[in-house]
Amino acid sequence: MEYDPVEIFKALSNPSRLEILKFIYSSGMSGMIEGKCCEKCSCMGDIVKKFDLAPSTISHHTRELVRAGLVKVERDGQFIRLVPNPKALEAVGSFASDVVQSAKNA
Amino acid sequence: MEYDPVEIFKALSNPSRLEILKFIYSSGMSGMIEGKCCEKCSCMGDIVKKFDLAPSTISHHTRELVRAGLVKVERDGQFIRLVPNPKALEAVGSFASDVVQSAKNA
DNA sequence: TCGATACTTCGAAGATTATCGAATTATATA
DNA sequence: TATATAATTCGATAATCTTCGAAGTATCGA
Repeated sequence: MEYDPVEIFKALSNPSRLEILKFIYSSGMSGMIEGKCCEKCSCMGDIVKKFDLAPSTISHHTRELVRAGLVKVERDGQFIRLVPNPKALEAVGSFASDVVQSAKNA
Repeated sequence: MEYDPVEIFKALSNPSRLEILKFIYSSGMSGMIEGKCCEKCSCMGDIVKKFDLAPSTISHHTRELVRAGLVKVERDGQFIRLVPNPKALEAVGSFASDVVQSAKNA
């Protein structure tokens, strides 16, 4: 899969969305802590609890993160778990260093 | 100077602005090629020529890039030269790898 | 099967952004 | 000094984004 820098940057350009992303990543690569969902993991409900935003707003923001490839979704019964996808952030790093290199090589 | 990730991502989140940034970087660390301005460098006029956008629009976009710290400005007579500031892009790389690490350490 | 919980979709309101052209400011040169 | 060139500021308009609440869909457990 290829990652579109503009889409990734767009997803990261909103403060709430960036905090949501950090929260999802801080729960670890499985998106879970202690095997529980909606108590201590990065399911929708956890994010709603953590941030002062309506569920529909959280849903919208997470969709943007998914669209950009920054996180993946896994259904776990009633719950939707958000899982980090580090490849997209690694692509950001590569993009940044490529641009810097283009300046140094010129 | 500290770089605000949100401001940087905002600046990078518009396709025109991202292309302008790449153009500025591709002109090298001095923002110049062959010592000429407004022929083969990254002065305002060069950017206006390169992209199909009004001068006022280019001016707006470059201001955003400057505000985010991604480029610096140098006056050269009549010309305003845009010069890469790699530190901001390096900050982007660090940010990305910190977030990834937070997932791997959790 | 029914009710509760988790999440999404839809439609709308308000804020922000992208873009332009016109007017303005800064600098260079005749 | 007057004119030309380079760039910015301003005001307007159209598009996009953020957010919400209400209504809808999916899944679980009784």
